[in-house]
Amino acid sequence: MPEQPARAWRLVLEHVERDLLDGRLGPGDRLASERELAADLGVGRSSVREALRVLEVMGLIRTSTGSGPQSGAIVIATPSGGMSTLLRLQVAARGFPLADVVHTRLLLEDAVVAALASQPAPDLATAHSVLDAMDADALTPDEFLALDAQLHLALAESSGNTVVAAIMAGLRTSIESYVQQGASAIADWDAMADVLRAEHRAIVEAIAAGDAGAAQSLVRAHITGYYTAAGLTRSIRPTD
Amino acid sequence: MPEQPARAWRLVLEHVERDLLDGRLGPGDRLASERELAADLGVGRSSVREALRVLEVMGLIRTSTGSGPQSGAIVIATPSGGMSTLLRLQVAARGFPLADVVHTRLLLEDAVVAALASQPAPDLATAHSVLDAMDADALTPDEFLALDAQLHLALAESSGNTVVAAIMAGLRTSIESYVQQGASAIADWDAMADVLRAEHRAIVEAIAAGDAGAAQSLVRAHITGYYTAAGLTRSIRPTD
DNA sequence: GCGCTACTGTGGTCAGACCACAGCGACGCG
DNA sequence: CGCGTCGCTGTGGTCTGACCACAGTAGCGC
Repeated sequence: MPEQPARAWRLVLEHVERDLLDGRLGPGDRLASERELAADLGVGRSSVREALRVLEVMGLIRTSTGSGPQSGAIVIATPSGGMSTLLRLQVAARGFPLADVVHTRLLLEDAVVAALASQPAPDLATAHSVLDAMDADALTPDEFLALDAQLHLALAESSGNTVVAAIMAGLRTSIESYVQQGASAIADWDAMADVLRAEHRAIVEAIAAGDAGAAQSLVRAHITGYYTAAGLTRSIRPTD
Repeated sequence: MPEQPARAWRLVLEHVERDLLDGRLGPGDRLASERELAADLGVGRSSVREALRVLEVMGLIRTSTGSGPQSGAIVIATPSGGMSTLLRLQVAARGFPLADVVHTRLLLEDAVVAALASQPAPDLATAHSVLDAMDADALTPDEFLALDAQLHLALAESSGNTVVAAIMAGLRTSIESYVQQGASAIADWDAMADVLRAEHRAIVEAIAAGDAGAAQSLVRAHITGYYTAAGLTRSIRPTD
């Protein structure tokens, strides 16, 4: 293995990762201070900061100023944040075609409802409360879409797979702007909202009834239907 | 918009992201130099570096020293790198339970072989070459597992979905050390390797034959079989 | 005993300096 | 005139030192 000349910030990253793997660090724990880490590892404070910045964006730590037990860098491990940033940036940089993102979302959504429908008593409480919130009349498209995202995310989380839930959240975020643009392209938004409401109810009912096949077809039609109506299936132009 | 006190590095990140979204930057393009970015945005160079570091780890840019057209920060958009780092760190920080990672991999692998089997003429060239490479006798477990990873990744890439391929690569990386540990727990490795070889061939043949159902059952059995033999299922919550 | 203040340590940022590196051009030699 | 070498320039990589805002805390004064 031809090893690179050991960039300083990577040293810090690996040090923290090893502490995590070996159990010396876990969620809720506090990292050593930047100055201390720098001294311990023999690198400059700026290098430590670069590593911590990466960890922060990846959703691994939270930093706060001041003193006391809640200050400094604390391990939090909130996966969805980092996943969202990563996917959003990759889509922006044309690393991920929009079509692949949509396709992957379809795939995961499919698996989520199937898994939920196979559970003896899936937890649909949050899903139902979001459904009710969506019945309000005065919702703007953006508000409605935010609730829509909440609903799909709630289902993913109920399925019990945190990885799938995080990826779903990330995928959703990465195409958020496109979805919102698509909403304004829909002529009769109120009618579309009603259709979406009905589809949501039908999906949740199919899950509750334990009918995985029906739930899958419904969710598939639901998503592809919206994308077609919003005209997203052909537009791959980021420049508008 | 309740805006936070505008952290400088985030300013840089958003600036680059906007350039990407608006098409002013694309794969192969060169970013402005760190000093120039700092001057343009009115921030310190260290803040610029923190933002660039994030972009680098996320797989969006590649930096090199020196001068000339190939120096500086260049947009590359290689998704798998960032995905691997993110997933590996999240697993290390207990943000992602191992069971969920394995379950998600099963899910995606399932979808990949199904998609491939449904294609009229799937591209299995790289898969076949990897299969042949795996027939060598003198392979250590680590070498064999590396080829195994290559094979599964090749299938994912052949399915045409870059997002799925990147996530698969990341999932694989994040559990790499556990898989290697498991290999040493297997008594008769040569026998296991032969079983894996046969299973791989069967999966690829099912794909070539267009039998999606068979390919799915085979790949499912293949993965769960290995994890069971490697004793990983004990530390993993039984999925489904 | 209570309240206020100053101190301490934290991350956040900036400025400046130096290094290694790679390209490119100008200079000098044959 | 041709060609090779040397130095200049601009790049990222790193370190140092210096401030700032902030939050908790200890100690001081009342």
